[in-house]
Amino acid sequence: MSLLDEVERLDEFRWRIPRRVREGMRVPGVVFASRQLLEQAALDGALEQVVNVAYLPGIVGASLAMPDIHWGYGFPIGGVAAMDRADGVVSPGGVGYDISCGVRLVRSCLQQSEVKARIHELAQELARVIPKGLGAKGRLGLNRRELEDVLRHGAPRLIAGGIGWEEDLEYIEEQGAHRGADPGKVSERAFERGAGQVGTLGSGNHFLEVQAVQEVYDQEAARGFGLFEGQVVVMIHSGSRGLGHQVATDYIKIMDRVVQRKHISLPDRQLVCAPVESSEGSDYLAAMACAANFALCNREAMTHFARQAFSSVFGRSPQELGMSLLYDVSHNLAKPERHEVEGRERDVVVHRKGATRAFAPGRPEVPAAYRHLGQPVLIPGDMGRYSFVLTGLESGMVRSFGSTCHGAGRRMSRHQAKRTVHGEELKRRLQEQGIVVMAGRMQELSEEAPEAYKDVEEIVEVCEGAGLSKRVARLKPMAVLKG
DNA sequence: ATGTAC
Repeated sequence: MSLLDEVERLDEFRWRIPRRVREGMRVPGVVFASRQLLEQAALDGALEQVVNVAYLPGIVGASLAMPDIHWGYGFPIGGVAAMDRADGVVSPGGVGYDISCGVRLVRSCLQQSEVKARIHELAQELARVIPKGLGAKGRLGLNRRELEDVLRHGAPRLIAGGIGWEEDLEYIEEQGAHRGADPGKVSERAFERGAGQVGTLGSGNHFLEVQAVQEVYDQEAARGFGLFEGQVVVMIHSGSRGLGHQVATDYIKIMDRVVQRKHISLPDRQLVCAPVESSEGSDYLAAMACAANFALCNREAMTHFARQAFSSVFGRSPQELGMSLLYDVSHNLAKPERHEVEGRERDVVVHRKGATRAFAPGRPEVPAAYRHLGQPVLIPGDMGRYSFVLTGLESGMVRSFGSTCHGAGRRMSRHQAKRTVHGEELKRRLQEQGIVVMAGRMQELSEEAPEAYKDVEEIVEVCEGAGLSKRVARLKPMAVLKG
């Protein structure tokens, strides 16, 4: 019998995989999805991965999956799992290779019509100052000592050196600095790969877009977030580049040995983990925090260059252009948090892999200016359609440890997209729709074609229906920078 | 996602 046949429908957008389907599950699985999205998740093996995660020591509540779930390394992408801090494990596969990949949104006071007239020039200038693509080198040229400082102290250190604004910090998750970051736990190889990559976009689904606010769903929240229809904003989606990738690689190897030594039984070797309280577990969290700080600095540095690009094109200072940071949030992290589980407060490590923190109104982690509205959630879509700004909800705190989706999710493999979509033709097609594309390689562009992705609005609607997050605004691309 | 294997 297929796993899909054993899934129980809780309501229109929530499905449970009961513990009894596989011996050894410590908690049930819960998937937030429409029936159609659930069936897609079953096809690529991601549902099996939800089940596998439920075996992990110390997992509490349920092994969760968001509507954009798909197959990933060990854990599904779109998975959320909370492990007890005292007797649970931390797993690098539950974070993913791109540690602290995330999204930020920068406002402007410019109108769509003003920017449209200069969009080619703006896109060219952005592409000139922001390196993109695999192996791209940045313009900052941090030395070993400076990189170490950045890993330990995060965005405040970069800002102290004149890159970024002091006021940005309030609007970055963890105020721009992840606690417990220890560069001593990061390998020399990771240092080597990360050196020179601060301020670079990367490749794949990473992008920088100039967007316009196309539709507002919640006027009060949009006003509170400083958004209005027709406004031009900048969205940056990027991660920790080679440094985070190396940290993940290093600790997967280290934990593979831990699992063997401690005889931890796992349904999939890719779920390698170590007790949160063990030296390997805490070392990983300390190195992960460094990679997360790197990712925050990377996005902060690109924001700095984007502000300069706007300034040189529009002949006004970034301050005059109102280029303040709305928010920066990651969708690949494991974080120590306190949550109510089955009526009891528990200290847990919440693994979010392709899932975004979406805290409810009133939570102290939400910036004071937004606290009555809930945490801003930034959901990137595909380059031809739209992206979303959402806000966290109280119901999501209990149902998903304050988490929601992270994006559209593929409907075509890279290979399939490459075969069916012609890069140059796609670029022309987008250009006709008023979207300027600056792409490093045409092959990459076809892999990222809009038709290769699901409609992100469908994903976001499920999250709203499941009570995890609520729509605030929809953003339409005007110019796209792609690796 | 990623100096797409050491």
